[in-house]
Amino acid sequence: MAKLQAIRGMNDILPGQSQGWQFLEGIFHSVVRRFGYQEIRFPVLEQSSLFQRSIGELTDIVEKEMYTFEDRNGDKLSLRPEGTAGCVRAAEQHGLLYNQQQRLWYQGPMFRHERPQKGRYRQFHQFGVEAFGMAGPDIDAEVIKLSAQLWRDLDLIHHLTLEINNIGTASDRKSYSAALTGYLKQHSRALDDDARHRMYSNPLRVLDSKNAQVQAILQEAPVLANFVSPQSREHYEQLKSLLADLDIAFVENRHLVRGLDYYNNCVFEWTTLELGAQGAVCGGGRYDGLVEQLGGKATFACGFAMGIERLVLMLESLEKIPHDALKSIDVYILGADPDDAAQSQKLASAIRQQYPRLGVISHCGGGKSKAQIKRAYNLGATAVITLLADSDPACASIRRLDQSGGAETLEINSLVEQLGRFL
RNA sequence: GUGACUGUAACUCAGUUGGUAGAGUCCCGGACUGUGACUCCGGUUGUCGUGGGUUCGAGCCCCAUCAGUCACCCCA
Repeated sequence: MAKLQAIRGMNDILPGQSQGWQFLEGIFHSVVRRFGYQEIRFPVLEQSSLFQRSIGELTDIVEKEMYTFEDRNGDKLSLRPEGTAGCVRAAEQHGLLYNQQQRLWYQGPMFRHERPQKGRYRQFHQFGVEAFGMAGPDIDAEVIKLSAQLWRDLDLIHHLTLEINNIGTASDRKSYSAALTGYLKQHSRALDDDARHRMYSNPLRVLDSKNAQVQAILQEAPVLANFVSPQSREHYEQLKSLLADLDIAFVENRHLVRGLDYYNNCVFEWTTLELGAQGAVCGGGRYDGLVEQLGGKATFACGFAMGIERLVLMLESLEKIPHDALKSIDVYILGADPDDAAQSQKLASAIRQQYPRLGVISHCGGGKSKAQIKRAYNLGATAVITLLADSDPACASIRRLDQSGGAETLEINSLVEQLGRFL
């Protein structure tokens, strides 16, 4: 039988890495809690049409990156490539959006069939936040502030830059697109194939071309900001002033566009220089048209999603995962004599009962005490306990694994009582 | 989807012009140390990613395939 291996671009997260994930998840949970957001969970699999209608038929995600297949009933299904569509579907289906405000968050795996690369995988994970029923710009600012709070708590704030832009309403973009296509047509001989193709299918995406020649031509191109309606512009100006009031630094990027069609007005992206080519760590914005587009009542909405793998990568390379998070246990009970097994397990139980936050391992299997102590040390234990055979009443010695202090022998009951002294 | 590079013990790697594999770490045992971390001695570990081909003979050459890395592209 051939060696079993994971599907390309789908990673196993092993002990040693999972601590970083848990640290990140813990902070995320704490932040959404402090902002009053509630968790929503929805399926990994949806009707393909949900994503086609929300993300957009002509986007790369839908055109060539979705995992799509027919199930046994012949229904066309897709693994979710992002969270917003499913979140809106679930919220709408259960009436959460009808004349209501909602602050929701989710977390989980997403799937995109791309060529794997650093910070880019076929199964990847996102945290996301979606706020419904609020016209903004105060809610826009809140959502951005929530993300900024995360960076602060993770100590990543100095490694991230907030970029914002106003992409106007769908109809603003429509008239702008027409103007842009008209301009690009005049210069089509100087464009690359990619841009020539896109100037018709999705002209806005030509804006973030990395081709220097294309960028040069864009210098003289019509500017989206000039096509944006006064209301959008007003909204955007208010958001900028709110961000300033909240001490959130940002840069305006006139070429920032989103790869998903449902966004409108204010969009933003947090980027880093730490991850090579995959600099975007978190992206989001408003999508006031999406709920209606999916068959609901027109509903204001905004949110963001962030890539967990990318954040974990940053935390690892910048060594931001606290030492405590890497410890897996606190106390290791050495097992010298097989006859002590029951007593060792009982002692472990007593400690776990009385100190619910401590991790305790009672040694199983043979091995020299020297090797056991080494194992305890490598697991991050603070103290080791040795049961003393033939003592009456039952006694054990305990000592810290760092160099402070020697072993101390105590009766077992008082050892449990006084354990705190040694940790 | 395109390109470049890579794939040898659990880990990091070496392997010279093709002649059926080595080092360090880890692990195990022992010495020393007032029970891990330093030092010394000894020991285990591999279908050399997979499948074909060339050859008397391939880890080293050729083809295919799978996977990884980085970049393009795209995005989180």
